[in-house]
Amino acid sequence: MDYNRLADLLFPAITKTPSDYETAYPPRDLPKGGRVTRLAPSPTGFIHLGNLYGAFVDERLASQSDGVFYLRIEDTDEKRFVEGAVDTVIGSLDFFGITFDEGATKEGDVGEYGPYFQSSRKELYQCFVKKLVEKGLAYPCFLTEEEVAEIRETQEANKETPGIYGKYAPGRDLSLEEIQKRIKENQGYVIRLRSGGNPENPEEISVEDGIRGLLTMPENFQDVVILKASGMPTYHFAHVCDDHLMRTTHVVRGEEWLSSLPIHVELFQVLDFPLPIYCHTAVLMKLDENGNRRKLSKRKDPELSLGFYRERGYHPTAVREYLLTILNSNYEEWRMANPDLPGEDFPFTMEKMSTSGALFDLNKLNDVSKDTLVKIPAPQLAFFLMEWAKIYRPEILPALADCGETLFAILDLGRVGDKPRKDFVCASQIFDFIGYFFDDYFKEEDEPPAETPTEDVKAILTAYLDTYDHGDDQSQWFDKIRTIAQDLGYAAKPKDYKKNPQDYKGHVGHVSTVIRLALVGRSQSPDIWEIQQILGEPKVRQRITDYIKA
RNA sequence: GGCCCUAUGGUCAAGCGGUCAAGACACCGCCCUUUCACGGCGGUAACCCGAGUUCGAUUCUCGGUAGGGUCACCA
Repeated sequence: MDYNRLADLLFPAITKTPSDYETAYPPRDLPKGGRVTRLAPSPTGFIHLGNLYGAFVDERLASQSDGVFYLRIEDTDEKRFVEGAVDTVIGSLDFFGITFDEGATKEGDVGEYGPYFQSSRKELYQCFVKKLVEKGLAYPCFLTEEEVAEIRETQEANKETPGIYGKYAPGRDLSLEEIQKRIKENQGYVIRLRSGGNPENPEEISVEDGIRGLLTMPENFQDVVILKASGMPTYHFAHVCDDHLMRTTHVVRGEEWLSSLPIHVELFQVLDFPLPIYCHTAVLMKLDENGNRRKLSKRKDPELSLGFYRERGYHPTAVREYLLTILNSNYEEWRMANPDLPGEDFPFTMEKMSTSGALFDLNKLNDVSKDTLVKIPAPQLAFFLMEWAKIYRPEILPALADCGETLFAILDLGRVGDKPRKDFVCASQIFDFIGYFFDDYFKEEDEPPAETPTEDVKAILTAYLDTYDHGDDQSQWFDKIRTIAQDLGYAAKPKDYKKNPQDYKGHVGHVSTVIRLALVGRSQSPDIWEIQQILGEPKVRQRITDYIKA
């Protein structure tokens, strides 16, 4: 077989050679140790928490080493294209603080190693396929879908490994004439790799994974498709060409790719490209109804979608912090030692990455989020809240805007000092939490305590209203409440009540709970006196009066 | 089913031949306290099973078991 003639027959239009591309995309000029990573999503535009997780690793690796992190769009499957996807991808990543140094953007390609859309690289892939054909390492295969299915059935019946390989690869033995004839008849075909692997007794190959250490698996022996009938490459082939020519040093991807690693290893080999360092991350898991772990699925698990966090109003920094804690086991320790340093200062290492799938833990995210939000100054938090409301709760925007700067005071209630409250988790919850400051959202949620019957409730509030002086300082104010409590038969100090419960109806805590209820509608809140200062005297009197009536 | 990955408390996890097996979240109790929150103190709770190597295995090897992934002209 004259492979050169076959190559020309198959790719008459390809005139460039691999070395042309090698010259066009020379090794990058980077500081020593500079890492080149990439995110390579398909253009469905759907970016989920798992993608974000991986993108963090990419971004950290590149940015910590003064390397390059770029975005490549894997759009070799025409069916997967979604309009505006690139925008969406960049936008959602940007929201969480992930930016690219290079690659696809809404305005087009930025960088010297493009194009960054695989659909624009067709000729390049074909050039390398042609090279393989010339070397007898790839061949056209005319098998129809049905024929492939038949082969598979036979193999399954014989309990053999399914696939096109060895004796099950009729395309391997086609003569040039036969191929010419079929092409003339317009028979569709794909190009397959002529694998050098031994189907009978595959050799072991070993790859050093950046996260998992030494990986051992059987070599590939499948004649995988490298060029589809459309002339587009498959993922496997595009990955190998692109990551080589774009000079990627670290390929970070989910562990679901582990099983196709042997294919990629062989492809790198036959193409004569050096192998990048593969870093296979663990998949994010979730507990299902039966208590089993399972991969988070985008259909069933809303928390996988990045939109979930944005809708609820989780702060991007909080999500970053959470991701960092599950990404590197020593992050929490570092964070405790360095509470005020930006997360970027943390020395991220692949070695500290977990190899087993972490269960997504909303509890933990909430906790991390509380710690994160408590460090954000009120003006910034207010801005964040407004920005969130603009998109997800526009109806509350006027109320928020009316506050002006008192919103800062509201947000800082009990949040200042060395033992700040950590009430805030996410924007939606913040608004619920502070809702009582807004008449339209003030609602009575809790009932008075059992210690205070209705007539006492009225008595307490009437007395409160009578003695109320907005100018009282905190201790004057509370002394008055003590007096009211005592007058009505409640203990002035909870301890007295605990010692002799039979002597009292309850204690001052129960009395102040009634006041709290009238003011904020809930039995739990930050300091009432401070709340009153923000509410202002008219509103305080109004709410107490209303409660007495009701 | 083949191949591969994984296996320490409910969850995330330190550990890398000898530890009373860290820590964080959650949970429970106590303290602080006018409620809650914050904070402090304390508590419940774990090395999947079986061989082997070894004076000694959570740690190394093998075999099970369990969970996960993957077996496309999708990525």
